[in-house]
Amino acid sequence: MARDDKRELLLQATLELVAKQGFHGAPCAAIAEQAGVAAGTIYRYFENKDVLINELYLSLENRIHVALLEGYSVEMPFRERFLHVVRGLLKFFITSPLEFKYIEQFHHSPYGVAFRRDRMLGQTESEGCCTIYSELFTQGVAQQVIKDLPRVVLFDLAFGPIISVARNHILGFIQLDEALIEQIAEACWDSLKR
Amino acid sequence: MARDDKRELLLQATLELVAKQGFHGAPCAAIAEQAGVAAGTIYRYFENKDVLINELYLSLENRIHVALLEGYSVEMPFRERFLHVVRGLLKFFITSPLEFKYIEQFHHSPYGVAFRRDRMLGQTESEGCCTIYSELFTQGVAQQVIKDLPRVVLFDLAFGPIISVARNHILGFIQLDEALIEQIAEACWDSLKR
DNA sequence: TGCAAATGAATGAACGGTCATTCATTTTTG
DNA sequence: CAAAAATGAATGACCGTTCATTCATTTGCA
Repeated sequence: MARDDKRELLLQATLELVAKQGFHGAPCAAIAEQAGVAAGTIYRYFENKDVLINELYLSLENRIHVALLEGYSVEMPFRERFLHVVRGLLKFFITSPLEFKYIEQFHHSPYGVAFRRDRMLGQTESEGCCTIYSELFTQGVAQQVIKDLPRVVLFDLAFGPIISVARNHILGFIQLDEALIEQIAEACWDSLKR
Repeated sequence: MARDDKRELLLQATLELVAKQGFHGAPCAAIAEQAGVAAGTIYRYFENKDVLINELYLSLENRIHVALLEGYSVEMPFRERFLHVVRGLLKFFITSPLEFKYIEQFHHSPYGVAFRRDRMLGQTESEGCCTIYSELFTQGVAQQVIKDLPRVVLFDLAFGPIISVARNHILGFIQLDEALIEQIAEACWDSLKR
């Protein structure tokens, strides 16, 4: 088996266990078993468990970024770009429930706290991935098409409902389809537009 | 020291430790120390740690419920009742950062998962505490003043941003004041209203 | 080509540390 | 002084990580 395969197997095993059972349900022994590998083997591919957890998170962030960029152009009218991002996020989440759950677990764990602290310290300005959103909202405020609220609040108004709706879909409390996604995206827009 | 005092001390210690450091940072030994008590004493007041954690959560849910009921009346116009609840929640959260953080930690931990599962099984209809919201949204849809979306989606649109904004206030990324709270409540209303 | 030596990936038992919980003992209370 | 409350050392379960050992594969040599 090629080196990268086993590495990928370990990442996938971690994704599944953490998504389905949380970090408490994903000890190294279980991750190794799920990957069909011995516990010690983890340490041939990752310096330690923290590194494994964090690398998986980073790769998921990147996959989202790539997905959102598809069909996105700074030439599009503002409202369209906003709706594109909202729809894109929702669709990514509901078609990738394990990834969504992993990200949520990560954010609310000590890993997420440490990660945010480190990113805070290490950010020398635009961090590549968050640029889309920042740029979008800054333009919207400047063009007076959305409410003049602090950037962070605009973020919360737009993405708070998205996360919440995605979670409830994944937990089976609602069934999102194209039509409902469109209505939700429009509702998010309503809360932002002037 | 009266019996209830020591019990209260343990609940308060748990609140503080979990809020500030998460469940990982709140082992029984630390909770006992913070409460000025020996580890074994915990088990004179709570059957085990799970019970302590869950009872604390229930008491916080109840405090929120009581706070929201203050100044609330089913006689008020629909929009006013909605804004009352949104403002009330936001104000409760930002004046009770420890309580907010505890609730978030709880929701995203194995405790929260088990709790929701148990509540699902045990609910014989309206569970007292959630009645306000359910009733509110059902009426709003019936009176055609808010969008005709699934109840759960309305919940998400209204409360997703609230949680998100409260978190960012407590983490110090924004400073909420009366004016900003009002603007946010209005924005939530915009996303719901027809 | 055929054989021996070297390599390094994989293993999993073992280790040190942390945790929730127990219980024999001590302290407080009425 | 008897009963209740509080103590904290001891216990066993579980965790992440290490490392001596195994063994399939590759390399070096005649």
